[in-house]
Amino acid sequence: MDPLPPLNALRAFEAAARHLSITVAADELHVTAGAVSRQIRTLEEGLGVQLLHRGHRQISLTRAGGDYYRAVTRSMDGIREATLRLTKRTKRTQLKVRAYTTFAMRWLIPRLSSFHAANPGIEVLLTASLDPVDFRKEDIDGAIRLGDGNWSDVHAHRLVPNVLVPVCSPSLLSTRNKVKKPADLRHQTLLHSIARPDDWRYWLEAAGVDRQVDAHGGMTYQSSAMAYAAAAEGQGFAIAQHFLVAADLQSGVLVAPFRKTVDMGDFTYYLLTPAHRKESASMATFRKWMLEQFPPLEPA
DNA sequence: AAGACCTGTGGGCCCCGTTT
DNA sequence: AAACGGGGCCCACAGGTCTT
Repeated sequence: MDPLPPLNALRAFEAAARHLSITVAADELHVTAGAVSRQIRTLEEGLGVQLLHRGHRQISLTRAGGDYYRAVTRSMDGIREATLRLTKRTKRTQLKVRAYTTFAMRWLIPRLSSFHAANPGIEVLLTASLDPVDFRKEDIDGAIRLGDGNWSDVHAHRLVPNVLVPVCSPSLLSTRNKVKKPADLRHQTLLHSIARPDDWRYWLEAAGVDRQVDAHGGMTYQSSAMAYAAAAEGQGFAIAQHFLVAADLQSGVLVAPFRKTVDMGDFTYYLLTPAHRKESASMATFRKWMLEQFPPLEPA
């Protein structure tokens, strides 16, 4: 059988060639840059062929290195696929995540397919509940919770700005139903969620009409998702979190009749993970994916 | 322009598994 | 048990790039 080169060195070369960086490759492989550099040098000496041009602060592939890289990549992809097929059958890891019904329905579930496609070895078991999470007593790996960021015994990763905006069906803004300014809401039905009983009050105060409009009148639903659905049906005005209705605003199912919004600042959604136990690799993957979905806002 | 920073290299050393 | 060798880390260094 033909000789195989040292596979660790091959792995180092493949990563370095893919990133065109020794440092990034070393980071990916969890070794130092010196180790990667040395492995590639060893590989080159073994093969008797120069694979990389070493420039300052950068590397590039030689012609032979490029050819070798393409061939090696094909083989490594084959190994990756075979490994994935094997681990999918025998070693799927399960991640238990708790979220709120509305967050799950309107944001997480539509995006989970992209997570599963990228991470077929990780199965997300999603539950919805309003209850606070106790990682010491419950078998839960992560939870999406509302709060001000100050929890004890957990790592809290801030996810998204919590911006309140009133929404309704476009049909409610017909000419006979004169709703032009926030004070006009006093003649309208406000839709509430049990989970977020004060959102209307926050917004009405910010709009300066909390004396004219009863912040607690109207109809109450068990979840915000139900209130949004009722709003889409033309039953009244719901107070929404902007990122949860962005798609409906885009498609025109819902409209935002007023320009006034309220940013709740630190009181927003966080991904909580237990601080008392080491984070699993699958949870780290899920956490990174979640945070990637909410890129930090550009400074204004 | 100067200093800070970044990135790659290579020597010295250590750890650990294998061989003698 | 000692010698050997592979692999990795630490550290100093070189030199280009970025920032002030």
